This record gives sequence, structure tokens and C-alpha cells, in this order.
Amino acid sequence: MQYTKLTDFQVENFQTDLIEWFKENQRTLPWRENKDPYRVWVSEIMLQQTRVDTVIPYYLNFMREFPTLEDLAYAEEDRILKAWEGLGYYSRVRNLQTAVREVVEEYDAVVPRSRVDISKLKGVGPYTAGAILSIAYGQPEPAVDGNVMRVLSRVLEIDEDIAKPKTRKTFEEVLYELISKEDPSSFNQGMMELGALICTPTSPGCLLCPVRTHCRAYKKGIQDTLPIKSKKKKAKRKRMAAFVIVNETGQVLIEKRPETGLLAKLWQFPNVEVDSHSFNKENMALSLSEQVGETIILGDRIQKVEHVFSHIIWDIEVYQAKIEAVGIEDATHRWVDHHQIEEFAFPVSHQKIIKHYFDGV
DNA sequence: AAGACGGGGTC
DNA sequence: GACCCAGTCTT
Repeated sequence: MQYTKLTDFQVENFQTDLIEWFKENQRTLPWRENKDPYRVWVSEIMLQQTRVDTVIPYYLNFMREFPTLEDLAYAEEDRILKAWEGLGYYSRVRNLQTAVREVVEEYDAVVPRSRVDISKLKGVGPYTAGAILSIAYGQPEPAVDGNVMRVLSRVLEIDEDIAKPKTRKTFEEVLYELISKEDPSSFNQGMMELGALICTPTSPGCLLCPVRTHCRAYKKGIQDTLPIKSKKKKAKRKRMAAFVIVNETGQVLIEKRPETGLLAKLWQFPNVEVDSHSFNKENMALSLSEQVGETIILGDRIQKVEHVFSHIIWDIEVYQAKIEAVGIEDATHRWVDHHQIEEFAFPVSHQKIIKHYFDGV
């Protein structure tokens, strides 16, 4: 039985027009060299909420460091985080390693071919499952991302709010009918490529579009009103104070962030969240001395950093500080010089502190 | 269903 | 400043 949203829709002609266009116009990208499921998998994780141009250099470096699924499975966690440094959403790479270890142990190092099994892997949601199954294994599984929802909302004039979790399922149901059974890989990639190159969020290039004859929104001239997407709330501000603590040999103190939550397991300079009331230097020197277990002498403010996340804004005031000793290390604290610090993965906000401090020293 | 989770590019 | 990006996990 045909899905009602495809009534009077030329399914086969649409598939052909899309796939022909994709084969002629697809970009040359490093993850399109072959269909190795591991390579496809890594690319799909990196591409989550991240643009192609941003991903390319990370992908090349990552595949050089971890060419096979086993290489990644046996790698040290600090190394995979360093390879991800600056990409954001760091749980992606920790989940990816958990998942490839699962594949090595439970699936004889072969990426599962069924949606049920592949979806059990950490970090593999409905989109990534469909992308790997269709691109690496040629299976007719939908892969619904932001591009696909935008393109299809226009082509089929679907006006559900794409910010709602439930809406993704609407698109998946249609796509099980609409996807090419002969070339699911080119179909899915074609939908995404079309969304990236032609059917863009603002001012779509309808006159260049290979499927405009099929497009209901274009026919009505309402392509700019779709998709419907509700707004999200804006980020909240947090004031922080961070400290570049220097010992007698010129090393600085860094610490590892907690295992869960924001920027989990990355390294940073010791810092505290401050509200406007408790913001005084005596207070900070004291609590800092407690943290480090030695007397800290708080120096000048040397930098201000504003860093914007999707849900938080950090306003960081950076202070220099001195310790009258060599300084003690434990599992989560290290004293490092400007060479050693390169080996640790820092969030971009604290990379700004590293750059400013060591450029000035 | 809504919030947590990064960072960068664009208008 | 707001939006968006080849989304997923947790609550």
C-alpha cells in the first residue's frame, strides 16, 4: 500500500533525476574513496552537526592515526580525544571507541549489517544507522538528517515542525517508499548533497535543482517558507575565573575534567565558577591553595575569554598565579611546559588561554 | 518531549 | 545576535 503523502508523486522519475544528478555533481570527498564500513562510520560520526569543510582535515588525520577499526579499538583514550580536539561533541569519539570495541568483541570486527544490531552500538542513532547501512552495504534504509528533512519538506510540502523528535519518523515512513531500491547509497547521499549544495536553508537554488519539476513547494512558490522549525532557547551566561599557576621551574598546572558532562575528560586550567558576589581575589587564592595543597600567590588578571557553546556562554577571567614549590601531581593534575602541553586535548576556550599565555612568555 | 552536548560559518 | 550544520543520549 502506498503512503498517502506520495499520492500523485512520480517516485521512479524522482529517484532517477536525483541519482543522475548526484552521480554527475557529487563532491570528491575523502570518505567517498571506497565503501569500507569503518571509514563510512567514522565520517558519519564526525559529520553529525558539523560541516563538511570542518570535518575534512580531522577525517584525514584521524584515518592516518587510526586506519582500521582495530587501531581505534586499541588506542588510548587521551589520543582519540587529542585527534578530536576542536571538533566538539567529544562524547562522539568516546562512544565511537566503545562501539568499535563492541564490534571487535561481539561481531568478529565486522560492522553489523542489520538495523537492529547496528543501532545497539553507542553513538549510532537512526540517522547514522541508515547512513552506514545504505552507503557501505547498499541497503534501502532511510537516513534522515537536517538536509533530508529540509529537501523532503519542500518537495512533498510537509509542514510538520522538524524540531520535534516525532517528525523524523514521518520522514522515515515516507522514505521507505521513496528510497531507490536499486541504488540506496546514491539516493541517500543525493538527498544530502542536494540539501548542502542546492536546496539550502535560505535562498535555495531552485533554478538549478534537478528535481524542481517534482517539487510541490517550488510549484507554489513557497520554498522559502519550508521547513517549519520552532525556535530554541538562547544560551545562559556563566562567569568563571581560570588560573595559570606557574611553579618554580616555569611549568604550569593543568587538570583533567570529570568523566561525565560538559567537555568530559578533556584537560583545562584550574578554574572556578563565580557569581558576582563572591568574586574577590582573596577568596579565590584561598580555595585555589586548598585545591593544590600548597600556598598560591594570586597575580594579575592577564586575559578575558568569552566562549559560546550552543547552550552556555562562558565569560572567563584568566589570572596568573605562582606557587612556591615544584608542585605535586596526582591522577588528574600535571605540571607541564609549553612543549608537553601540546600532547593534551583542551577545549577551544582553554586553547585560547594557552596561546595567549605562551605567546606572552 | 525537552535539555545537554561544541564549535564554526553565515547572513 | 540568530540560525544552521550528514544527531545522539539522558532525563
